[in-house]
Amino acid sequence: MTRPTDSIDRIRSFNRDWTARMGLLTRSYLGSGVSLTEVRVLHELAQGETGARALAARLGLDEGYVSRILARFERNGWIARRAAPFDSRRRILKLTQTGQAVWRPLVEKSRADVAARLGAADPEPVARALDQALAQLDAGLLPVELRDLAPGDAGWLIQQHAELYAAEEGFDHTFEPLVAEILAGFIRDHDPACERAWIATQGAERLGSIFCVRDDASTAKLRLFLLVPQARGLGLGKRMLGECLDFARAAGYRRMRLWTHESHRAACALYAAHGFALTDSRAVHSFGRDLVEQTWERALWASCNRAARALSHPPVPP
Amino acid sequence: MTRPTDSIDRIRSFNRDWTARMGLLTRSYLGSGVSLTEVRVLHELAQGETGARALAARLGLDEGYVSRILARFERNGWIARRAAPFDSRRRILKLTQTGQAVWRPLVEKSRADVAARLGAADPEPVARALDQALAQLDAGLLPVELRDLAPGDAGWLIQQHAELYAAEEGFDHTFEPLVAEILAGFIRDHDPACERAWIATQGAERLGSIFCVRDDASTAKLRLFLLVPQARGLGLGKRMLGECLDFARAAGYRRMRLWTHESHRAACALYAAHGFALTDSRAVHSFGRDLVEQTWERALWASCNRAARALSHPPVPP
DNA sequence: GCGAGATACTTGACTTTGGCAAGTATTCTG
DNA sequence: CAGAATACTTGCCAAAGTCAAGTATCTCGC
Repeated sequence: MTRPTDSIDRIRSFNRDWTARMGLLTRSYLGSGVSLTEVRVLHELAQGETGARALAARLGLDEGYVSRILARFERNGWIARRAAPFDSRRRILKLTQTGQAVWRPLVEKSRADVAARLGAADPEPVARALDQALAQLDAGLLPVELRDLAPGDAGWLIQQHAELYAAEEGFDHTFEPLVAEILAGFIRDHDPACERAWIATQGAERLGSIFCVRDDASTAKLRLFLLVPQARGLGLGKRMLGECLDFARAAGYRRMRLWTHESHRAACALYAAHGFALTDSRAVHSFGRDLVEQTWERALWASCNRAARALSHPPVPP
Repeated sequence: MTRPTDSIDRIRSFNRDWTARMGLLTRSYLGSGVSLTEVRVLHELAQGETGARALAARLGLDEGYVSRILARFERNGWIARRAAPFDSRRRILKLTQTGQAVWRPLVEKSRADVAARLGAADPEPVARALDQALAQLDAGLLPVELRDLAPGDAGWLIQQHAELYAAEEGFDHTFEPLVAEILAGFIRDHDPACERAWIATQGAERLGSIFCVRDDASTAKLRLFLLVPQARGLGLGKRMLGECLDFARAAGYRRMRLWTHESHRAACALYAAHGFALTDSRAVHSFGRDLVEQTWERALWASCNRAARALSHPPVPP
């Protein structure tokens, strides 16, 4: 079966596929006489003491149904119910020794079942991918942060540049070593007083990068400005560029320069919106492609901060 | 809730969490009067024509139950059943126009529901992580391959070296640029006749690397030998080392040399098992750590291939 | 070419699951 | 302190699902 391309459909497809493979929709749980719902209730009980209402709400079950399940559990001696001292409507639920003795082998059975269903697959990468999925689910909530370079960032950046430019622009294998050397040189020799790199992250995920390096005493150079495709169009590029400009101003540069290629329409638009102007343009043959290399520049006088900000939305584009 | 560390437990935890978040355990599907099971049956029917038995088997449902569901669907005019021409026990099931008209809005409803449950999260990275999980589930079946360097490999390798050595050996930030320059130099200047690199892959996943480069006319040097932690202990290192030795022999080298650190116990054992002998050892301070750097060497005479192979399991370790 | 067994599906009888609504006892709130 | 809200229980019921036995057909070995 071919997998759909739309991400929502891929998630729906995953839901069908995964539940089937993991046997998540079977009624009787592992043939142990305990139903899936009862197992879920037991799991909640094993997490610690609760009330029936909270338990039902957490599992999305009917309170009446839960009440009956709990009555049965109590008859079996699996749980003890005692009135809450502070509120005698509530009854605090707790797994008894017997209950735990029922629960533990179920956990083991479940573990064995999952392991069996994984078959020959290594559980660790599967677990990592699933963790990643859950993390991504919450990632919308996580803040996007700009941080300094850490070990692994340079390698990630080199890989991203190589893969993105190969896919989007058809660059050949000569591009990757160039990026590698730029980064090696930066890490080894950069002057923290006037040169800096930022990695944009959301949780553990890296979203992009921007570098500010010294071109000459009064000129900063913007380099290695990259956003992964899924992080584009969210205003992150603007934020990174702003950060970089602020740093350059604070470091005492009088202007900022950057090189790019004509084909980077979105980036060029962003540069223009931030007050950069095209100062040079020449056709070259690099990385196995015919390209139009561009130089952009803008002034950085600290006193003009406000004016520069106003330029963010230039009234009349040239 | 803290997530467990064991990978099987993380998968079990994911199953609980995901089914709850996606509402996969609710009985009535999206409040549409169609049960989850009926939706699953409809999905199977929408995939194309089948028989009742195959359908029940695929969904893990009781045949009697499916029979009744299908009878109901036929009463509703959602499906048509006709006898199979080649086997009149079987009845071929097919969604009618009416059935499709029922199915399509359900798909839309499901898509909207999934989108709603994702909330603020970007569906694409979630979908990618889930795809990855399914791929990993089948990855055990995929062969491990050794291939030449491709764009992105160098960056990946630099990142892996930086992160692994930072985590396992406490190397500082000076290590990454060194690896980056080695790789940049290799890609730019290597002589394919006597130098080569391999990346071990399983599907789209990269598992490790090994490089054979020229030290002098008669000496090959082994470099950048790396296996990601989850690919260790599977005999892959041995296979890569064998490939590298074969290449070095074919390229006409008379001996192979390598540098490593004393702390790499597993790698050193592998080298010893492949006929390498320690020829030099000296204490150094590199990458922010006190290390014992080692040089290992072995002969490569082509005529001794067999003898060398026999050495793979040396009878008397020194 | 025929009978034993397998296959594809159906039917009857049943249990389990779980939702709804009305109940009781208690606590909170104005 | 009355009325609303909360925590839980109970009665009633329908839907969901299981099990076993049934019918019609096919397959395979002799």
